[in-house]
Amino acid sequence: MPVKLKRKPKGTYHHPDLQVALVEAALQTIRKTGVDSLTLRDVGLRLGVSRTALYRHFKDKSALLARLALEGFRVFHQTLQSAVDQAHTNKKDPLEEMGMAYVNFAMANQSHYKTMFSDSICTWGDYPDLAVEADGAFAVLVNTIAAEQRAGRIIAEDPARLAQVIWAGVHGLATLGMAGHLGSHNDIIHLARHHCHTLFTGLRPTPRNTTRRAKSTS
Amino acid sequence: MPVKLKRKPKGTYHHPDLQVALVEAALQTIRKTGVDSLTLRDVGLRLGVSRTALYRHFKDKSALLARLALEGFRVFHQTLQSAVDQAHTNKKDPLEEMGMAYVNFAMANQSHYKTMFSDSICTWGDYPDLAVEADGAFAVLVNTIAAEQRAGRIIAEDPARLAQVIWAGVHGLATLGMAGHLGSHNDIIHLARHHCHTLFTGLRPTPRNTTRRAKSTS
DNA sequence: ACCTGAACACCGTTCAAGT
DNA sequence: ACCTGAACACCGTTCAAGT
Repeated sequence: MPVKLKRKPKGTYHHPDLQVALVEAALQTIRKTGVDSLTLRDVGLRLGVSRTALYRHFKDKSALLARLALEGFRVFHQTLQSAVDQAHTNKKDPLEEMGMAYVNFAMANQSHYKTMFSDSICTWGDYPDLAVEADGAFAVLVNTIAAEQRAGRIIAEDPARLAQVIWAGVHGLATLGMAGHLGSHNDIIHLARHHCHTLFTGLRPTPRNTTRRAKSTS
Repeated sequence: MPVKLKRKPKGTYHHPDLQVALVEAALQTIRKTGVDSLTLRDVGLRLGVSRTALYRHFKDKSALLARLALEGFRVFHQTLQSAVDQAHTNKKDPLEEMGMAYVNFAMANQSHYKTMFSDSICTWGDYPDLAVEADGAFAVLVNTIAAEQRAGRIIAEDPARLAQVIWAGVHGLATLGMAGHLGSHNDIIHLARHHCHTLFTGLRPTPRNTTRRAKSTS
């Protein structure tokens, strides 16, 4: 008389590919209850599998989180690129559209975005493919800046450096917005537009930009 | 009238003022090993006190963290204000100096800054005095913006809104910098200067700024 | 009123053992 | 090769009991 088993068809593995199933289950969990409440026991239970089965596919919990982050950067990459493309066909400012896409992605995928920048995996050096994927997303920003420079719409400085300047802005909007410090979702959207607009105004090539120093004039 | 209050036999297991001692010990711990590794057992052990003694003075661990955050906002407030004051006496741009002070504070007190914006206490509404203290620090930025507007050096828009725009930038620089994504400490400083400079250039009143406005909120 | 120590319900991780 | 179940060393928190 066997006790009632959960789900174990054919006496074989519950999932053909447990690795991707674990990632899928973890994604659902963090989307529903947040990253901080993600437990290995929970993802195991959700798949009808032991809570230690995960260790056959991932070194530890951090490795699982790094994998989630990697997947996040992949779709993030796509999202940013398609925003640039659409801006091009719609005759809109590519950088501004990308900035808005950035903030919108973070707000729509808060747990995933937090995972991508989580402290527990922030040393991207420990996860080489994660670093590669993150660099790929960052490259969209750098390339767009370079293109805008060629078109003469952005001041000619190191594109990677300008990319970091812009990145800081949208990342700040995203994190403060997620923390609820910038008001409603609608407030955040308008604020992001405002921030991007201000930043890109300051980056437009004009003699005044190059003459101004730290101390104020007038 | 010397000495008041004498109700505890000195030299026993009773601590003179355990409440502040707990805060002090917790601060040392997070500064040394980071917020995530802060355990109530550890702070108790450090004071030679039971690990549950804390519950006589704080509702739970979140309340302790909120208290740490509150203290953080207090000195943060002071830091920002004195940066503005020094800029005034030294004829420098107050907003830019404040922005630099912001990023420098975060980099020099990483664990404390992270605690101040920790997800576990991000709903400042649960801790009213924390919200008050945070608003106090934010007010320094708003007031400085208003002063700059009166001097005609900043575009005339809602100061609170402009403050959020600037806040997002420096917060993004701080968090990305702490995560190690912006290079060395020196790189971050220069990047922050760059970001602030760009932002404030975009905020200077000039007809050009109004030609490309984002749709206004109403 | 303040603090303790045991107890409880969690957690990530390891490991010998099963299939 | 893949997975299990017990075990281990941690957590935060509660509670009856001590002073």
